[in-house]
Amino acid sequence: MAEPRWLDEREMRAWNGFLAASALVNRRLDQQLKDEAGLSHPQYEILVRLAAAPGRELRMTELANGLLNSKSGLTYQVTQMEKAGLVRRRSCPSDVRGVFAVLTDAGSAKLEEAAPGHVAAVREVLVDVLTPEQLDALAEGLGEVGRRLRGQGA
Amino acid sequence: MAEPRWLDEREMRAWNGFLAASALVNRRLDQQLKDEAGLSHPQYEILVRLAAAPGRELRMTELANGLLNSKSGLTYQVTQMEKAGLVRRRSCPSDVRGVFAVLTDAGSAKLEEAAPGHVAAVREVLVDVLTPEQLDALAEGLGEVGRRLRGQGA
DNA sequence: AACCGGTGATTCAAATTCGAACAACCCGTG
DNA sequence: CACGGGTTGTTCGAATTTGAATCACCGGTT
Repeated sequence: MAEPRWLDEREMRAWNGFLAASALVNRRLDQQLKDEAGLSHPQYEILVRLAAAPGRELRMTELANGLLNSKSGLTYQVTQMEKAGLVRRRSCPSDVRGVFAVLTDAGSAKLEEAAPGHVAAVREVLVDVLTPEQLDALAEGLGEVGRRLRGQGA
Repeated sequence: MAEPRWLDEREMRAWNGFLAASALVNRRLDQQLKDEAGLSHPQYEILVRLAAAPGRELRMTELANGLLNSKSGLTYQVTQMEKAGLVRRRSCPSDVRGVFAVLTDAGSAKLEEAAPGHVAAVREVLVDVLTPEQLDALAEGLGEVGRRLRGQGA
């Protein structure tokens, strides 16, 4: 542990690039969503996941595990979105503790309104900047990174 | 704008992978740094940049532009780190408004203490997970992504 | 020398985040 | 049926982030 393997030139460039791109892309998309649709990036993610879920509803824990923040963070965001009418809470019949977050029609409409601009922004800042080979490398490499972190963390 | 080019399978995988990895890696490293060295990730970044700067000092604005948060966010972090003795403020002789953030000996020592564990974590979650080809693709692809966002944003 | 647009850093309030603590509840076991 | 460990979602307080507003100042112009 006293003398670790430092990062060589190539590794350093990859790491710095990842770090910078991560911060810049996230900030840019946050801003784009807020300007065009009045949504934060976390909120947009919630809408996407609910829209893709069967019955357009998910348990709070599933939603939080998907990819977000902590459970308490989700509680906060869902409360905000409920005030805005984008989602609704429904208690689970088979488990009194359980709560479903349900996508409302307004939430669905908001998503359809926001999606085109968001996709265009994703293309502009990331997807259309990369070559097909780089896209594959990202998908495979970072896919594996994500899988490991999910596995360990759980 | 009505019907944009949606993401195809490959693009979607790359995008989702990037998004997930970005969130998971950042969270993991934040935690690792906090546990092992009592530093937040932004604070660690500040130490690194100051250590690499000539004279171990940088103007606040340069530091903020480097890659971080907003200027006000930097003011906050530098204040915290100053309380902890890791950095010191020095006013610029040629411009009364200007402020240098200077790395102290304690800050330098803290960085040397934290770096090995941090590098090991970076290897574990990202660098050692990727093949050399994937590392190159990351460096080139995301490097370009970062360059464009910096250029536009400025 | 007074003026003026622009710059550097801080302050402020508001929003968001997290982790720990909490209360209520599920279920398999004795 | 009562018990105890593990789950579920929320609440709470503390830390952090952001953008707008602010204050003080630089430098070139008149």
